[in-house]
Amino acid sequence: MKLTITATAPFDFDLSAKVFSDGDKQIRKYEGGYFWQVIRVGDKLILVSIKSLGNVDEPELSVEFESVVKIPSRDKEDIREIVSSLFNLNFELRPFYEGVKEDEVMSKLTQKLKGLKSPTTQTVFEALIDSIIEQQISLIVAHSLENKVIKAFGETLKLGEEVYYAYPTPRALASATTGGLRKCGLSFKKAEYVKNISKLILEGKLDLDKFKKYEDIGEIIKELDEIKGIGVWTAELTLVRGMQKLEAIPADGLGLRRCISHYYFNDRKISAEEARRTTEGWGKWKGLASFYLIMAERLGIRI
DNA sequence: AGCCAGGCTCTCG
DNA sequence: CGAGAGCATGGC
Repeated sequence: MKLTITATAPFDFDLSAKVFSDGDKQIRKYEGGYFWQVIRVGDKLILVSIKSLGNVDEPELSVEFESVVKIPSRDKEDIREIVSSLFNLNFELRPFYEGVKEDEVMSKLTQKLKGLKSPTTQTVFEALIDSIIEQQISLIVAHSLENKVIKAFGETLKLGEEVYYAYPTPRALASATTGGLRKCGLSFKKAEYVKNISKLILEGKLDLDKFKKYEDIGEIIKELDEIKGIGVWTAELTLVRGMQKLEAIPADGLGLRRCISHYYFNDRKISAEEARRTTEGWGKWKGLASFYLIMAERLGIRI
């Protein structure tokens, strides 16, 4: 089955989906113009496969979806909603572009990366767990560990010969053994964090979704920071990736500082203070601006 | 081969 | 308090 979705312009699907080009085919991948992943709709697992029909200024997407069970047509609206939030389709980029106009470097990057929108995970839980796994280790290593966790604990969707994995639920990770998580390459401590946080959610002691409604991101960071295994960096990354709170920023992260040094300081080694001053210049667009910076580096954009 | 990579917590002085 | 150790794997 199939549906069509329009997005708020400007939106560059190819550019935005490129984040997933080195993904795992059984989990989430962008290849040959198609992006696909399993989403959860109610208690059903559905594979969605998305391609672009339009262009940057008149963006339109075609979404094909299938499952092992019949998908009632009333699920269509949910699918539309979920896909829309995965790519942040209704987000208005223009105020951001307007807001960073005075910053010469960022302004040039927004022109080169026009239509790039930051993706969001289907659940806040997924963003949080991935952020914990990514603590301290390189992204390449982290992604390999994340994929192992997903394949070990995620539900499968079998379509013909192909097998796809959905992100594990809090229940699945709460009942995982630390040994099982360690087999995925997590350190003993990270395995404990992941398991304990999943347990808190399962027991109703931690409600991640309520944070979406918070106006004050400082309050969210404070509450998350109190949980064992979550520091400010992890909380901020979770806000950006899982809740589209694009004013948050993993400011003191090493990766971002390296990008700032590259684009703003001619690769000179910079202090945390210099990095912070640059991010302050982005005002309320810190999270999105840092996403642009990181993507620019990854794509080898020169200005 | 060894060192480092987008941190966090715990321990010690 | 602040500094320092330990953690895990993959790439260079």
